[in-house]
Amino acid sequence: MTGADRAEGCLRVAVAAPLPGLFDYLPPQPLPRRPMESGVRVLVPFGRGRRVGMIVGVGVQTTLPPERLKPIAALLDEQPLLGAQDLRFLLWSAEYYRCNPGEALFGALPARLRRPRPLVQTTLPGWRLTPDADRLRAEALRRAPRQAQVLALLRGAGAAVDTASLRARLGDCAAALKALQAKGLIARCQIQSGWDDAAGVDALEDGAAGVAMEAALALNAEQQAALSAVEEGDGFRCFLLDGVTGSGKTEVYLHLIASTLARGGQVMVLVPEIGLTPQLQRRFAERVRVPMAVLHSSLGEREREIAWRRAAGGVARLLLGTRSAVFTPMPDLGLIIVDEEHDLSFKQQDGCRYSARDLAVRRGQQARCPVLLGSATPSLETLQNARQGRYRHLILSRRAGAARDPRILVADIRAQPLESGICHALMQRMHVEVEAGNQVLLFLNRRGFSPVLTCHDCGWISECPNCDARLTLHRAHNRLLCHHCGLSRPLPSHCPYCEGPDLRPLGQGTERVEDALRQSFPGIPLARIDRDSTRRRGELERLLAAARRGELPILLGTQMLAKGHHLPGITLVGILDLDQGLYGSDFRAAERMAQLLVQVAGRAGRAQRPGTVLLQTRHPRHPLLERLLRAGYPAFAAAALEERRAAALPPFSHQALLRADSPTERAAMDFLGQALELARPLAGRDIALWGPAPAAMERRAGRIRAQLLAQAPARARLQGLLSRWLPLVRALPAPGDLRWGVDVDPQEGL
DNA sequence: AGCACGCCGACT
DNA sequence: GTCGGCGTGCTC
Repeated sequence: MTGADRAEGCLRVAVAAPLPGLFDYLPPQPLPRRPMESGVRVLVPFGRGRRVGMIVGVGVQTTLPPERLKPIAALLDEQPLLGAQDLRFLLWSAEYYRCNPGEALFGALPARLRRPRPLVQTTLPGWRLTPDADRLRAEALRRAPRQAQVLALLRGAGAAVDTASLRARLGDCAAALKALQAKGLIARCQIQSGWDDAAGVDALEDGAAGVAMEAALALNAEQQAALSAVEEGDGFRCFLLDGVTGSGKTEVYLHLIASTLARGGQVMVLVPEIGLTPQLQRRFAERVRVPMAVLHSSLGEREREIAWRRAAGGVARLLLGTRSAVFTPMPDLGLIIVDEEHDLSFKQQDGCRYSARDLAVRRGQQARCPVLLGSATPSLETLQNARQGRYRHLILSRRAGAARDPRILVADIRAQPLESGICHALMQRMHVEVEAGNQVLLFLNRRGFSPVLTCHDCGWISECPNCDARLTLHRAHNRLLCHHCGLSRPLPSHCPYCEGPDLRPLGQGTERVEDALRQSFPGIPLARIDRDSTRRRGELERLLAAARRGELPILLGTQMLAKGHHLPGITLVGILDLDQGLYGSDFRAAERMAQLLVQVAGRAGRAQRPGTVLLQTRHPRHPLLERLLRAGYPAFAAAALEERRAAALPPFSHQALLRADSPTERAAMDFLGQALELARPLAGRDIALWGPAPAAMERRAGRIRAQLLAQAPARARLQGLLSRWLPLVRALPAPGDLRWGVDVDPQEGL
């Protein structure tokens, strides 16, 4: 190789490491026969060792002196894993959310491909018959029964059979295979193992086999109008499908999915949580018979890679996934749906803190396809986009079928005795409904037995030594647990402070309410649905299925129960405690509370039976609560938006949070103090800087957390500040145990 | 993230 | 006199 061979320029590589910037390399030596392409993984010398990287630029001009350039050690892929569009999208995301390009890029790949491994083997070694075998006389193998068996099996299969299957059916037949091969009757071959065939609906179809395809339901006028609005457009357009619970949003999705698939497009559907996937997956599989792929966090690495590649290769036409699925390459993307768009789970809360909902909109823009954001309780951000005409607002105001809106009753629990957190009125109604054979759902957003344990003698309370939080009593394990750092300690028998024996659980968690309900409703089947009771895989699905079959008259649960599950038999919803939401410090607390209340209330009366919601509160006159109950979510949201406008809060401004944590308060505050000084001269009059201030839970997992907020009137101003400011922050001296990061468009801790 | 280089206390 | 602590800075 001479220098002239390198004249084509350098290769720009993103490395799989949390490092800022991209790195330039010389082409590998010797030059590979195939031209090098972006999207191909490479192995590169890095520091002392080697790392996986991905080519993001070919023939680039480097600013580095030649002596520092090293050649790429090896190409890892035959074909690019990511196309030009995908790279553009991923690098744009990294820039917008201020994370490192390599981190963003490899974060989008299935974990297996972040390591220098080849793609999973998609073919299996096997055997096929040769033409000679057809001409073989019947009695030729009379004295070789094993060989005859093998030959018969291959003939019966009518196709090649992989070696593992042969062994499974005939036992060890290696000698027979060898003999047959020597006679020229069979030959080795490679067999497609099925990831790229049309058998995509896989596991689901086992149970559903033979079931006739579910017929498309007739749409009502509003649904039809929504459908036409999306279908008549061409190219990118963002829609807010704003439909009350039970108004048939999913039916609109299904029609749109079917028409997109019919036009040859791929469809991406994003959902907030795994809990929602099996139900939706089944519904999709019953309606559209196309290869489908599902991506969520509890998939194995191999499964994940196969699902990802089926979507990326254009084999799977419908992709259903949680937030990270927004990065999956889809060559024919023709529609993106984000269901429950208001849900916080779409925002990644560590590492690269992206919002999958916002990225979905960007992705649709790049792919020139419609994006549909669906919710019964749209986020104020999305509503404001709709008001400004940036998104088209499609409203489904009527509950489909005979379902009627639930009646909401408020129980003032200030002056009445509660029976394990349940007031008398609610208890009575529960008895009435259960005796009538109806279902009741109780909502309490607090798992465990009681949120705190106290000593009656000295007033000691169970606090976490690592966090600014109380230890929750979990009776099931007889332990005190910290829900924030995971600390777990045995339940003390005496007060650790005064040795007093009288320790009392204070307040209600789901476990305690469950105990109380079992006493009040002896013999009545009851399910508690929270993270503790559904830890086992498939348990949530099992409980929900039993609930749908009407086998569980009483359901008790946390947040998990609030989301999208269709439970037609429920006639009474009891909300035990929502008051934490009314006085949260976060400016979005009220919005979250309203969304939760409406979502939970939406569980009542979805079928023919009318539903009742009973809300227990100590603040029945709270203005936000009153407005929400009197005028509904749209009016609540309109008023909340006006408040945001007056206070210049998002969506009327844009925020970025610089977070830092360290074992000492001093280090975190000092670092942010210096960062603030760097920002001051860069921020014009229009950018406000707040802090540094302690975070909402200042001490967590033994670290002190603080933050600095930048707020700008426009996205571009904020991005402009970040691109000049963050390089300076990166250069600040900081102790090794200090961690810091940026959160663009933060959703929590404000 | 690793992993070096580089300046100050307890050991052969 | 050396071994080693982890503070700071670089990796094409």
